Amino acid sequence: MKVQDLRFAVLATDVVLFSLHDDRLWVRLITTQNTHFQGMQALPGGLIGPTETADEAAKRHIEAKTSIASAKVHFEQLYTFSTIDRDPRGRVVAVAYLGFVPWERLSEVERGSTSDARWSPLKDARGLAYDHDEIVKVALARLRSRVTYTTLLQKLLPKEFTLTELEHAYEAVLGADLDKRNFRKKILKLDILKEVPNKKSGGAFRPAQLYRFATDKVIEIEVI
Amino acid sequence: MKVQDLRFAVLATDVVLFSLHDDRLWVRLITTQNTHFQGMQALPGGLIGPTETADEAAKRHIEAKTSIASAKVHFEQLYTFSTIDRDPRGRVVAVAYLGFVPWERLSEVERGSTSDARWSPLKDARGLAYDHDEIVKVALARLRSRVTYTTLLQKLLPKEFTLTELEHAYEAVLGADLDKRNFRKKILKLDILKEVPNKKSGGAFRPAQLYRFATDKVIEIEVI
DNA sequence: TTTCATTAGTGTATATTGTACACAACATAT
DNA sequence: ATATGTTGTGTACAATATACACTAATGAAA
Repeated sequence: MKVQDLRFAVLATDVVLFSLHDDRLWVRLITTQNTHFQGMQALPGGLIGPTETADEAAKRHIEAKTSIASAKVHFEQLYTFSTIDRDPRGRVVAVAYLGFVPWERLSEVERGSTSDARWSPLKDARGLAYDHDEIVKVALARLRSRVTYTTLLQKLLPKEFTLTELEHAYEAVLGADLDKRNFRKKILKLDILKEVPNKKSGGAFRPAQLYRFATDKVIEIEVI
Repeated sequence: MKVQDLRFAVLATDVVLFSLHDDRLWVRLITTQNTHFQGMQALPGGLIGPTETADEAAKRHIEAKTSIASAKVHFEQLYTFSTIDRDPRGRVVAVAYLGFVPWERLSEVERGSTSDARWSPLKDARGLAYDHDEIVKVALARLRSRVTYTTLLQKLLPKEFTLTELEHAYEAVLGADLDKRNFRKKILKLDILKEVPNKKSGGAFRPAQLYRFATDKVIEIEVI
């Protein structure tokens, strides 16, 4: 299909799929087939079909392009990019999405690389095709902002986690160090976590109490 | 033009244009020409052309449909609505925008009504055509949220204003009463306002000091 | 079985910020 | 000069934020 043929814009979606692992943020990148950006890395995405919503298209393309089950991913609409010449093939307007998936929920295959798709540390995700550098920049800004006043971070963490893991997650996303004792006082006082009976023993040291979020819903609450 | 003819979606924009007046929020509404919603009220908007961005289309339609100079309006992208059957004429995806204009900047004509457009108190803006009730709902939620952690409210106020006017603006948007002395202490400590030399005398009582925002830019800062 | 290494878990003192609350100052109109 | 109505201000108390260091628990190794 040639996008120039269309009367108005072609609608597409691009997804900035985040995961958290090894105290760093990672993004899922693909190798673009577009001849204008031969072999370059890009965000997964594709056209929005005539009978699907933007959300549905985002989910569909994540499955098709990155081999990651969309049911494991939490999606949020990010921004719609409509610069005229953002795609050299013609007018393409992209409804960009944020996606969040806990590394622990990924299978071995989903964690790995194929010739087409791979996880990349966010810091190395530069020089992307199209305007995808810009989209990633907006995505990170949104993530950082939302993490401070919502419980969005739960979508990057496994069901059960220790307070140290939670603290490290905030530190990785915000790029800042937090005080251990003050962090614990604050996060526990918010009453958004529940202690679970289990403990996590990771080696030759005191095992840590496990917690989970009281609700699956991302709620608005001043966190950090 | 028949939108059904298009291969994929037709792209449109809808604008929730807010103003603040008489201690209430107002929205600019038009009378829709769509036969499916004969004579109903709707948000101003229209198609995004092949050679304009969504932002440009939003500005263009505000001028064309509501007779308000778009240069006076501060625009922010709100959300992209892509439900399949949101428009009975066919598949139309709408990039919705927030617009903010200070009532004081409006001319007599812009404040008034025509057969096609009018200002409506936000509370009365219900029963709109299409999914516009939903869009207005999302718009108000976004406005309320952003007002607490940004200086967005400056875009609904005249250049110079008294602290009482600023307080009333917050009260109108948030739908809550604020303590006069605590509000003043807090807002002045943020260092986002500048005293101007003038005072505003409104009658047989002590005139009020005028202030303006230190910068035109909307910045992120915990306000209320 | 003792010691070592490593992470988990906790408290307190001080500074800062939030909250509740009432009256004098100022300009104008009469 | 006095009545009117809005502006502008301070203080005491409560709550929250910040800075900071040691003990507890486990498993591994000696």
